[in-house]
Amino acid sequence: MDHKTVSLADQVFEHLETDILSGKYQRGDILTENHLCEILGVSRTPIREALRRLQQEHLIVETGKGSQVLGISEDDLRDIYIIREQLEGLAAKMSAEKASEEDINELKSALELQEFYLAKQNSEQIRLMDNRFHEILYKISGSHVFYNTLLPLHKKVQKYRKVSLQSQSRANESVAEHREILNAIIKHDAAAAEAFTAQHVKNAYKHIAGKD
Amino acid sequence: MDHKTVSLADQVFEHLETDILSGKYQRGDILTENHLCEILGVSRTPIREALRRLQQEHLIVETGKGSQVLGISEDDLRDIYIIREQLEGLAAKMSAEKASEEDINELKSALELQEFYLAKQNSEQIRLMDNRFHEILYKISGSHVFYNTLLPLHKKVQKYRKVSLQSQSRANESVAEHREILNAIIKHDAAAAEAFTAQHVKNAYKHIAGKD
DNA sequence: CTATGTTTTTCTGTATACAATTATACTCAA
DNA sequence: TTGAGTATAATTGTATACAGAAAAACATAG
Repeated sequence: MDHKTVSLADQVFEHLETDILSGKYQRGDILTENHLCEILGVSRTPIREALRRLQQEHLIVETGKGSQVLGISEDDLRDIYIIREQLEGLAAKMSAEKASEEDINELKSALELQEFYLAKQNSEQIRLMDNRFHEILYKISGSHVFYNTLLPLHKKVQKYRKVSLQSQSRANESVAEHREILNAIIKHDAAAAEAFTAQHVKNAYKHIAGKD
Repeated sequence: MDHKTVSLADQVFEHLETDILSGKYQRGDILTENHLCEILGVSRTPIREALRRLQQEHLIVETGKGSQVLGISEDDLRDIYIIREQLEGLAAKMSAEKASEEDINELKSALELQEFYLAKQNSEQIRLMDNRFHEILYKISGSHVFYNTLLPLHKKVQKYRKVSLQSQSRANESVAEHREILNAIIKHDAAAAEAFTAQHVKNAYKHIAGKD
């Protein structure tokens, strides 16, 4: 389908972003350009461009002698969930009002895959399909601003969600909550979509923070 | 004080960011690297690094044949204010809880300058001091996440605020609202700071959107 | 005049060279 | 051994060269 060649700079960005957000590179680690050149096998130009993007995402800071990894602290995690509690319900409300037949099918497909991998107990795939569900939700809202605000925040909690979704019971609940959200959107019930989504974000944080 | 030399890439980024957010470059405009090299008098390397950062801020998109300026539409404006209405009050609440003597002095200084320029009817300087007030507020909250979320959103409404603050009456109200917020923070009255700030953002949008 | 095929130009993506700065290692005297 | 001073390494910032792709300009046949 999508045979558009991706530039090395884009590949490097995604690679490093994933490694930082997964926790492979940890807070305080120093990434030097030459080191990245060696392990990734490309010249400094695409490396530097990727670093400028990571910098703008606040995943690294320039120290003048290497890029220092910031990563996501538990304080960051708490604040991200505070913000998502405020915004994600609104995005779902907007999505419920606007969702087309096709949008709903996309959500349905993501949810069915979650249920499939839930049955297989494949928590890694559950997480990826869970990501897709949220991303589609942001997209359907029709707002670039909501999309561009929520997507990076959601990406940044991956390391913690990974652990949380290894709990069979939480994975179960999470998928069930998605089902409720989807049903509300199918009915174009904006208020229900908002309420279910806000509650879903709250529940996710409760489990991640170990407070339930 | 701050004689730290700023790289060309940083200068180019700030230059282009300002030009896009001020409306000098408009939605749809195409920026080619060579053209930017000529008008800014630097090589492609720092230009490209600046473009990667603008891309990450969603101010431009790569078309494969030049960078297309996105700018901020009126729909974006509405969504930005919806989000700020949700978040900015929370940031103020956090700031009221945490503000040190020095923090408060910083806010006070920014506010006094607003009042000074208000008397001089210098709307451009009022706007800049207004920006500073909000930025300090985000900073005092102590949350990188709130800071990094709110600051870019606030930057993106400059073009519209510029017009709004040319209204003497709105400039007056705005500065008065800041005064209320500051007083609440001085008293460490978190609930009042939250309420005044949320109302301030609402009022700002009402005026910008011409709905009052 | 128009359509088509070809050449030329433009533009990006990447690698590399070089300068400037800063950290590191090393040498030698006390 | 320690300390100062110096040479050396490492690292970033910037400019530039070159390849490849895409668009634009052009020319030619009908």
